[in-house]
Amino acid sequence: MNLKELSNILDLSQTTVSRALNGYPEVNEATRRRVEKVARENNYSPNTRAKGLATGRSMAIGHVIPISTQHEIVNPVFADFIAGAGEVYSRNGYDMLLSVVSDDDEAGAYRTLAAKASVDGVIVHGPRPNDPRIKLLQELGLPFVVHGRADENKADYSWVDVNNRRSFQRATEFLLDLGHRRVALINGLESMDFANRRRDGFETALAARKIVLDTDLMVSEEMTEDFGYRSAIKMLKYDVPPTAFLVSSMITAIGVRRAIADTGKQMGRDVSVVIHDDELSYLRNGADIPIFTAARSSVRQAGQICAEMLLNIVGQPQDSAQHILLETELTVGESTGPAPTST
Amino acid sequence: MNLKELSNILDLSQTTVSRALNGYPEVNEATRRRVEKVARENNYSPNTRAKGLATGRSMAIGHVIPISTQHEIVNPVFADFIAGAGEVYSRNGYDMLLSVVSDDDEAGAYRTLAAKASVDGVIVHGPRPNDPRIKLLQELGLPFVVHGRADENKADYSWVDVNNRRSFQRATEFLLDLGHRRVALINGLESMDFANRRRDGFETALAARKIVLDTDLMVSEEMTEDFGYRSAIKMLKYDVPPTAFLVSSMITAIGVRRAIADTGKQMGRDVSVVIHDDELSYLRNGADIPIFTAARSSVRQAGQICAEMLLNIVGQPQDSAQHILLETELTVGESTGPAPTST
DNA sequence: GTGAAAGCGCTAACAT
DNA sequence: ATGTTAGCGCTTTCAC
Repeated sequence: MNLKELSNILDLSQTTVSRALNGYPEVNEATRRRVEKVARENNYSPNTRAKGLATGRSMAIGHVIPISTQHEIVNPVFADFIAGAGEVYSRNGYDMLLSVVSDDDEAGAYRTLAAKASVDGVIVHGPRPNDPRIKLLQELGLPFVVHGRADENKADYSWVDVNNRRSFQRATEFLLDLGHRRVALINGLESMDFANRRRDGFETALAARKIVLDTDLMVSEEMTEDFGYRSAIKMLKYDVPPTAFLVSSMITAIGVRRAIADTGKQMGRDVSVVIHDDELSYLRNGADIPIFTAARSSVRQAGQICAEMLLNIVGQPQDSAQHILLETELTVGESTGPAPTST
Repeated sequence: MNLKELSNILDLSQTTVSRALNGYPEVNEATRRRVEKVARENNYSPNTRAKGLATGRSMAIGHVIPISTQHEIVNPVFADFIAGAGEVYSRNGYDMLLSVVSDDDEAGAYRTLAAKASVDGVIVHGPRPNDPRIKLLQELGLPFVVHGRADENKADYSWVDVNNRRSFQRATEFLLDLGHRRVALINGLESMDFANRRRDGFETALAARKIVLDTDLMVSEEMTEDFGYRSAIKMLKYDVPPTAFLVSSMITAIGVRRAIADTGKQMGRDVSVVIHDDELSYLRNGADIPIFTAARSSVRQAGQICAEMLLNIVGQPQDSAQHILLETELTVGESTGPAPTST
């Protein structure tokens, strides 16, 4: 069913039908109701491409998903982020276009997206300082919102980020409050902005308690499960091993959990610290080794916020950039009681 | 840069330029080379929507991702599947359209996709017996490939599936070979086709060894982490607890691992049984409790195969359905040695 | 081998 | 309040 057929049935011009369906004020209310009714009965939806061609807008938002050329990893954070964003898109009649590309060709993907005019805007994930993608998108004139943050001081574009620094500071403080003195940080690649901020929060918390930083307890790499396993195994063999772990990703944390189990230690019940793009979940059991592990809950919210922001920009182009900093919630469950055995 | 501008630069008609770029045989080779060169220099890509409108094809494939209304779960399997499929799409110049909808409105999503003609085909995930979506898509005339299988005997459509039954049968045999006699099955919802097949394989393996089925060691629910945790905790408290777990999903397995750790048991090194849409990874340490846990590796391959199959169908509509059954690989790592303590 | 013109399904000026 | 017409950027007859 297309517009022509529909307007024939209705014995009206395509124009009137189109206007009625798109809520133009000049059409007679009775006519509009009649049009809407018949359209519904005939299950009419305007052809996306025709509409897009006529309006110059695609009603689609692009997400470029880089696949690491080195690991077989797809960041599972994407799944939840996309779920959140996707919800917002559908609600607003937008489509979501996913471009899966090898991570050495992200730029090409954006260029293509712009040249083929297949999307009205894009979301940029995991920005690095002076990220070339941002410059490229500005040149291409493709509207975008950044999920994460870099160059915040001079950012002439919109971003949404969580307060990573505060999150990790508070998580660390929480562990210190429980009596831990040797807390390990298993962090992401420090070329990523968020990993830097997290380390900063960690160090700040330790410094405030006058605890000397032990660099043997700090590692930073691409966040694979294996990385978590290797790092934790190594640290647990120290003469004075860590009594708690702060881990930057859920996947990596699984590795840490395995390491703890393998070395015959125990893990236990959960306590959560929710941050936007990870949920830290604190595991302890009796007096054994707790770890903060990243999970997948509130990423979704970040997806929603990014999407709303972008649709807003795409809808009525803004001249000023907006920045949203999501604060974290520290949700502490029941098993916060006893202090660790070792100190 | 659009066709008109490009053809002006070249001092050719739009027709010739279009033909040159689309590989029509009648254009002069010299002309073609010149056109291609200038097009490249000017970074020309045909406008997706205009091309689609003219050809009647959208060069896009849709994936409908249902978000559970009950749990906050996004099946992480999607992430990997989509990575695999996405790769194939890009390679063939197709876009991937994601529709995130609440799981009580999948039908609506397909209807809309068809009515708006926004995609050339779709992939259907997790079919149930007599799945209404399949009938709907056939009515709508929207080409599709099913990932998973139901109604296989009378399936007049194409599907790609793994041999779930065999996988679980072999995984069970593997555990039995190690000396286990009480193996627990933590399975997915049995309204899902694959969960049925998995249970079947499990039961077959036990029956072959004349081991009496203990229904207290078999549970089946939506595959959340919490479900794994609760089930395992409960079973580990039995007078004669299971000595091994066979778990149907990676997420659920995380819960099982936690439960094992919480009850003071040990887990250990990995051994893998690879099945297409999960990777079973067998954990054991010394003589302690092994679990088979689903991970995320070869789902990607399934995504690729589904995508290739669909593009094939979309490219030159077939009249006969194809069925692909992926066999599993049993990859057993190093720590297969000792038998368990308890029997 | 190349070009002119029609048309894909829709929206948006421009009438009336 | 409704209709006529042009045009979005491309492909595809049909002529030459």
